[in-house]
Amino acid sequence: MEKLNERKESILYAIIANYLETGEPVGSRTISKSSDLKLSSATIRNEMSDLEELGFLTSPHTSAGRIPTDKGYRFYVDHIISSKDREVLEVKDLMIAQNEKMEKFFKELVSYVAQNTQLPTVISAPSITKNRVKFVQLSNVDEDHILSVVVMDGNVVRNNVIKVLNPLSNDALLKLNILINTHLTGLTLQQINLGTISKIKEQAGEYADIIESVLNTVADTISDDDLEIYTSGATNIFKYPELSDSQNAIRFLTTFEDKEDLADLINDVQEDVAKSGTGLQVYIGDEAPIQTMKDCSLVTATYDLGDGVKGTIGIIGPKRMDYEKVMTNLNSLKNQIEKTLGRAEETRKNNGNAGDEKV
Amino acid sequence: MEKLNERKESILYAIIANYLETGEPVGSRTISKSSDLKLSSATIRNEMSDLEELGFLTSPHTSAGRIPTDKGYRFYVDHIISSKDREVLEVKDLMIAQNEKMEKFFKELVSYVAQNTQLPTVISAPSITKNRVKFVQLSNVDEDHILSVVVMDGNVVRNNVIKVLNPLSNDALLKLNILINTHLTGLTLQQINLGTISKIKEQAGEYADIIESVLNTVADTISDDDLEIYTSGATNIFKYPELSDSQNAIRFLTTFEDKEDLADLINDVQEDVAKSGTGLQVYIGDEAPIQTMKDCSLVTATYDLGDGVKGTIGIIGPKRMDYEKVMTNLNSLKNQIEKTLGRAEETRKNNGNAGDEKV
DNA sequence: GTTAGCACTCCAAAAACACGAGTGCTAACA
DNA sequence: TGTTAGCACTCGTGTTTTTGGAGTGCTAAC
Repeated sequence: MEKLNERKESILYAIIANYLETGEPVGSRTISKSSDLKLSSATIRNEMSDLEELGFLTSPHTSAGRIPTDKGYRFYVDHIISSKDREVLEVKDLMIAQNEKMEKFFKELVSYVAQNTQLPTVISAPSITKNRVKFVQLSNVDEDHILSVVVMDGNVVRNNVIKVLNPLSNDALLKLNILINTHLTGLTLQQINLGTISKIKEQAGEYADIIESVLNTVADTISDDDLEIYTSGATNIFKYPELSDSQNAIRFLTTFEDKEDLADLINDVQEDVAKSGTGLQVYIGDEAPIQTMKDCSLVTATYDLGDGVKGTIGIIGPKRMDYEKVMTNLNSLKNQIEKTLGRAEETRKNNGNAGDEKV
Repeated sequence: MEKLNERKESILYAIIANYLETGEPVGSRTISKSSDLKLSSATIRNEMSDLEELGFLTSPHTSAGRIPTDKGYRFYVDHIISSKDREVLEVKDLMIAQNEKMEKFFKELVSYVAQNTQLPTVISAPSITKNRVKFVQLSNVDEDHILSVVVMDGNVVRNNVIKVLNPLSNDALLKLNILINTHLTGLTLQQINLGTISKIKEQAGEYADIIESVLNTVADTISDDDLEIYTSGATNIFKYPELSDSQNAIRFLTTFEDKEDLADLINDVQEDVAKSGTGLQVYIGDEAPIQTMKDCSLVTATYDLGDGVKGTIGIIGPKRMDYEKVMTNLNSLKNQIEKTLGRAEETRKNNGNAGDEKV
């Protein structure tokens, strides 16, 4: 990145800061008066002209002030001093609800964050793909249905009703239960491969086909790995005129309504996180891995509970959002979640009180 | 309601039909030319004047055409001849997925309907409050957690992890299982009253407290009776300029995002259905039991699978929506759902293949 | 009872206008 | 050489004016 002398930096900073507040193109005179550098508007004008040439600023039309380009925003974001004494969201009230359902927790969390930031917010619940099977339980529902309940590490529970052609005796069921548990317990989803499966089937003898469908269902049920997506505050975009024209609003809201698109987005983000190693990501305009958001910025925090169990909180807003506030808050949430849920992870095997989960 | 002579009816009908199509105030000349009654614009004007006096029409301003009042719409809706040979939505493709999860089914259904009607759509999954308990299964997760799985009629499954203070022996667990099942099987939620509970607790002896928490959790889990709400197509309101001004759009979208509001709405609708006895309801403007929709109409179909298991499909649109199409389609969907899911209900005990459910 | 004709109303879109914020440039100044 | 004052010019915004047309209500004739 180009080097800017100190004065240019200050001016650029001042311009962007002002623009973030007002959303209006900012003129030389404003900066001359507001900033603490004692410079006339003419001087500022010259510098602005330079900054425009360098690609940090642009003007919507000849006789308007300047607004930041994406490059300008990037400069700004990269220079944010990480959270001094900004007030920070506290989720401890929410965390009390920890032994309630995850689902409920995330619903509350997402609306809490959206409420506080006044921005559209999306959260993905921790994905469990690398989680281990704790135990599987099959039971008879009626003569042609059996119920399979799979409990994963973290007490995530999934269940499914399977149709069978012939009734199973309780005895047979017991045997199948033992068989399945012997082989699956402690394995992650990835580790349950064809080898394992055929071994189990072999030992199941006449019940091989049942095993087959049980295992399929188990895999199906668990690896139903569209991320669980929670959203809130979509309509907050209307607070920003620059995103409110109906064209934009429709595109945005449509994307926000489509959980699959969002899941893709989160997946992409999580890949980036894996590469970059930092949990906090800022995407400005085109940087975001989704076209419909080229006029927005996306700030994400990916929390990691270990064992590949992770989720992401994302906040979407106009490019001129209050990055500092959003970033510090997301960072704090990330830490809090990691601490609280993570601790639960740690202690679960001893005295844990981890929540329950939806199927 | 006032009697209108035949000519007035035809004219009113023609005016409304035209307005539904165009969304523009309709003038006397248009009707004079388009309708098959051979009348001059002057005559039509006189009749229109009468209709305005009678409260069926109104004009936005002196020199504009006429638009229907709510009373006009009501006249129109009440006179719709029920579905001649309109094409009708077929959900059979969707129904194939019947052995998949309900949740998935409704997600697909709601987006399918929204897609086809190009209108915001809301669906409530069948509520299960009057459903019977089929069986309950407790199992040990680890030394201080037990898992309770409750299967309801219709193979609706709910599960929850309960924390216990002292580990339970498998033996004790078995006894509890038998005890609970003996007393609860076949009961609806309403039937599980204090009497039943204290009887069970008495018999549970030293495990009374566990029973207590199990029962609580069971009740909690099941009667978590915020209706399950699915929505889709919210952004379709932007297709109608009269609803697209940002004021309106924000209010509407906010309501549509808030599942609780929608649940209330559906509850109100279901009460109306109970009173009126008909599954199909049309609310025009203020008639809808929700303020934020006073500029919209709401068409609902409530399907009833018997035993108090019912759900509602609702479509929200501008007052000038294509009522005929929407009503016939909703009616058809209602019938299809009742037939398919209802049949499953019937036959479940024999050869059913009903789906599974989320917690 | 129906229709042709006409004057009148009123909105919507287009055109005309004024305003002002902001720029770039030049020339003077330290 | 860097800074500043001054000025002409640009261009978007908001306001007012103008115009056109669609539609009505009324009257008078059929």
